[in-house]
Amino acid sequence: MNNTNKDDNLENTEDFIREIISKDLLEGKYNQIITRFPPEPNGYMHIGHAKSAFVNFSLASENNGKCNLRFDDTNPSKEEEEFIHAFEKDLKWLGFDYGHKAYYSSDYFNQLYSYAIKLIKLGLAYVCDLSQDEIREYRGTLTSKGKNSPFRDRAVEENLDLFDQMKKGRFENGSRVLRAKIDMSSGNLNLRDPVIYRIMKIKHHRTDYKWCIYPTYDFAHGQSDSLEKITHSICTVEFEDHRPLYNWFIDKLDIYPSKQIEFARLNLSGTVMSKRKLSELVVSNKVNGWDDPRMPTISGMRRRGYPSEAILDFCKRTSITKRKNVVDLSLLEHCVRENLNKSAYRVMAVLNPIKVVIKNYPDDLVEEIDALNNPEDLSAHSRKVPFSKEIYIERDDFAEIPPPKFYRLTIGKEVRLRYAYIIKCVDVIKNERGEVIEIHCEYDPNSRGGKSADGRKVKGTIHWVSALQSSTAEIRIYDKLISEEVIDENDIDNIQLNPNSIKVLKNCPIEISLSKASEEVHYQFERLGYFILDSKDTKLEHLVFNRTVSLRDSWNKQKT
RNA sequence: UGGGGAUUGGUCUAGUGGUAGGACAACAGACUCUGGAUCUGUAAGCCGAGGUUCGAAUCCUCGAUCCCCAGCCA
Repeated sequence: MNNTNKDDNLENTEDFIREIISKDLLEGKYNQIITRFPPEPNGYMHIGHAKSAFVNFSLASENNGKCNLRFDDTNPSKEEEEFIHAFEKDLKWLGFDYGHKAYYSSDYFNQLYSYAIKLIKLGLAYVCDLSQDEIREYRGTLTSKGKNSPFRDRAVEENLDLFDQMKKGRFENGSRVLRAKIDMSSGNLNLRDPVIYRIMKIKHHRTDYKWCIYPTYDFAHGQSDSLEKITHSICTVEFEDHRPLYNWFIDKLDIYPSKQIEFARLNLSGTVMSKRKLSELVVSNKVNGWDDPRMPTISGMRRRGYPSEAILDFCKRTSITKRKNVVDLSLLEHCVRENLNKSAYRVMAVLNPIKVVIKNYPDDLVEEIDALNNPEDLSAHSRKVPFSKEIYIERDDFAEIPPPKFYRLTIGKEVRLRYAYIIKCVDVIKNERGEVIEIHCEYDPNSRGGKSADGRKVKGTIHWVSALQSSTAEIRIYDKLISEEVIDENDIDNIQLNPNSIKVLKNCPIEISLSKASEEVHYQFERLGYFILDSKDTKLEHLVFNRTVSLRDSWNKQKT
């Protein structure tokens, strides 16, 4: 294959799951494939879910199949409606079409119950009176076999009666369970008579108080797939050794055989993907809610300013394999920058201002300077930016003693004010501590628009905001949430948060046009990065911008 | 002598017996009214040891390392 297009590699290779599906389709095993995206509604959707959703929805759409959204709500003690709505909102925002309705495992509680009865009648399930601790002891360990429960050989009639009483709420929580009768000596712990129903007398968000018993995930998931005629059930590798159990249920119950295929979950550097940890961050107020812009949640990323197309692009680029992986955050940021570079409106704002006075500029003159809204997209036209005698520039853009290769403002040297004039620094004012507090310059009146009349080259161009004809905003700068390079998710309690994950800058000068900024629009603050209005904390009189991602900065790198 | 999975540059990934390729990151340069974008180039890899073969990342054998499983979580 001649690689003329650099993306050929991405477009033309089939991952192992697509290979399996292509083969199945070729052999005529299915008329149509059906996949499913099965989140548990016990937290907000994060980028790992997005990857999984992307895999399932694109597998379906590529093959003219369909993909069901199904909430795995078999444990009412952990699940909430708030999370369901959040998932639906995020899914829609990402552009995944799950049809007009969502499915729920709880819709199958009746069916699941009759499956349990069927197993009991087949002599393949029994009510066990062992305590939780005893069940654990009887189960054995990773290296030693388990032993049979003393209740394993109860008569079918007795099991039926006991299970019925469990259902009717005659027993206390945890006093009895229903177990599948498989093999206590199996090397696979999932096959050592797994619990399939437990007593839980609590309210379920959809079935209310109807049930006193709830199926375990293992007894619900595979059968739910089967009931929906899911052809390919894609899940993560930690469920690999549950597959024999699901296949046992399919076999004994004689139901539709969905095929489970496992792939490795996505991990991202600089953050955690564990639902437990994310939830802990929220509950302990270490972050400001699930949609905190530092969170790897979809709502957090949306608020941070990550476009949905960039997130989808990222999901596509990370591909599907079974290897353990930690994808570098820089890949996600690359996708975000690539997308925003084409679409973001350019404006000027100053994060750390220092005043510049242009001595030879008329005192009361205010000129309207033409500035391009997007050099990458000329159809975005241009706007007027007011220019006057006093302006703010970035403190970093001036140096009294310039380091080597410093293209910016320094005493006696020229620099260009973007779209405006060429200025030369003639003097500085210092405070009593010797710090520069004001810069005095002269401008070249013949350089309006930024071009010198005599053709002399000016290497540096810096951004600026007119001191009076401007507005201010609070600007929030984010960094990775987790500072440790090596994250041991098992040692979840010792993960260190990055103390600099958020930095708040107040009263930043912003160009006047931004006082009418829209929440829908992505902006590039020239030379600084991409920003978006914070959707929660912005008030009419108090604008708050989130930095989505910085621009690549080869100067900053050079210095450090 | 528990079971299951995995191992290709720093990171992610392609490869299916015939020149190890791509992306991100890094580095160097060109260009530039954003030290942005764009373009060009550089460095960097098959877990190890044997074997089969004209030829092995790929097949075989043995070994190493890492991950998952002992919830009435999912």
